[in-house]
Amino acid sequence: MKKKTSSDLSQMCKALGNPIRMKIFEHLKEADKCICGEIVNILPIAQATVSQHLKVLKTAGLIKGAICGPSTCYCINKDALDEFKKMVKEF
Amino acid sequence: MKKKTSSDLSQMCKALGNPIRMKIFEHLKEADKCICGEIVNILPIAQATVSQHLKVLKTAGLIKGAICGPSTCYCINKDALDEFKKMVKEF
DNA sequence: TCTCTTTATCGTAAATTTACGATTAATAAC
DNA sequence: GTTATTAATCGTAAATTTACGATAAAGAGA
Repeated sequence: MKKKTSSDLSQMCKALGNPIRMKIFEHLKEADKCICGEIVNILPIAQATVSQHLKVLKTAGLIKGAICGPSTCYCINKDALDEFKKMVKEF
Repeated sequence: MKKKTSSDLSQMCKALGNPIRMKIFEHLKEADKCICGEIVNILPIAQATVSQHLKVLKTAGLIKGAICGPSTCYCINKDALDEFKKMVKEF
């Protein structure tokens, strides 16, 4: 894994700096893993928007998505979360 | 001090989720304290924009500003930083 | 007082983000 | 095959953010 920089930290912060994405991440953290549709159900926003937010979290490296039949199964990227915590700790 | 919520964490993340603001905060952390003009000098952006970013950091509670003669002296809010670290640790 | 310095705020343009419905793509079930 | 389900992507509108120059406000020093 590539060494993370202050810029990576900023990007992760930005991804979590949106209340909807924070909720998604927290749900994923508690649910261990779940499909996109489940997230759509617990949030008051459209499916397209949820997909967009998931993409942002994925691009930031914070979550992983695996195609699973017709649906996509998302889970947090534990390594990235640990790295995030480590960076903030040393911040 | 009021109990911080997941929403406060999101707001702090958002404030640090901009590379310029991240730089400002890091500078303030190392410099202990400095006036606005010094920050303007080390960044490639206009004074008005720096002032705007400082306001965002201040609103998020991450920094404090004290009027000091004709200038304003900024410093990090150590309590808020500690609280931020604590929240991320327990995240 | 007048002038200079410093920084906040105003007004605004451009870029980005957020949100949506519609559509597409891909699999599952029949 | 057809149909239903699920999620990504497209196109786009609205909101927000970021940036700037100009101006205002407030203190320092002559």
